[in-house]
Amino acid sequence: MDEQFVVETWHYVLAKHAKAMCALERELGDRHGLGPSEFEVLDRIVHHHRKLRIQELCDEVHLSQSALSRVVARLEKAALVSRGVCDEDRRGVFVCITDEGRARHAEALPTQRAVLSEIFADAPALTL
Amino acid sequence: MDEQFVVETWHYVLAKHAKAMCALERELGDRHGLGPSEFEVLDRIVHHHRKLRIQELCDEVHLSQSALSRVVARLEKAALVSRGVCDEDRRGVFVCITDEGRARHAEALPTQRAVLSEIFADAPALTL
DNA sequence: GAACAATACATGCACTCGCATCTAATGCAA
DNA sequence: TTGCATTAGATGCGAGTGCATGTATTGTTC
Repeated sequence: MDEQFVVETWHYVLAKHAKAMCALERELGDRHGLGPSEFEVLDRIVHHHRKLRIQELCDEVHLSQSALSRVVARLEKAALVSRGVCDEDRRGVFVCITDEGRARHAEALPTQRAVLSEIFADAPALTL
Repeated sequence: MDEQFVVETWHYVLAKHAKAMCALERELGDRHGLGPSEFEVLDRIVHHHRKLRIQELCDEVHLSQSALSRVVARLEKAALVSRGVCDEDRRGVFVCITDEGRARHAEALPTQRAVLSEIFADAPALTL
């Protein structure tokens, strides 16, 4: 494995991540009152079209379980999602997006896309 | 610009960043008592072979000025760098790496490389 | 069924971060 | 020189994060 290449890739990831996170924090925050984590969680829920267990969300967003728990708490306080106990396993918690949450997400999505398009405009064609 | 591609790239960056950061925090922390930011700053200084102004470092690491100021403070407390006033501009501060800092960096470098190689082993060939 | 490990989520805590602000030094204009 | 805007870096503060732990529920083993 070419070490030089690995380090370059890492620097690329670091730079894009920092730039995008910073811009998302600013744009999503100022225009829609959402942090990147809040948006990410809403986005994941919207794309599933169903109730999700907190644990399922944990696999998809890059947050610790505790951080996710607090993001959901903030979203609930803002009335963008609601939490409900899971009947099959009463330890579990379902997270449902509310109409207001769906609306907020729909409103924020173009902002996120705009920011990302801007930042990854010159992105090299990753062969994923 | 293909929106799908942009979003995929973003997800790729998010995933690699989270994985690498997490692993670096663990490995560098446990084995060498360094956080990712501390290592990054040492690494930048080593690669310049000279005194650096804090401001110059600020351009190279992805940290706010205040965060960098504190990282340097921590490194100084650990005796890995030393701060000295800049004679041409007495507002400025030079950061010098100490012998101990250089040694610690040399010791941590293989760990960092190993972590990155592991994580970017399957990295697509970015055409940077 | 009782005791105990395991799991799902919440929470206390320490830490790092960015923003706003502060202090000190510099530059520039009147 | 004096006065004021600017710049370098430090610091108070609030917010978000991960780790360790707490609480409640479930599964398992005897």
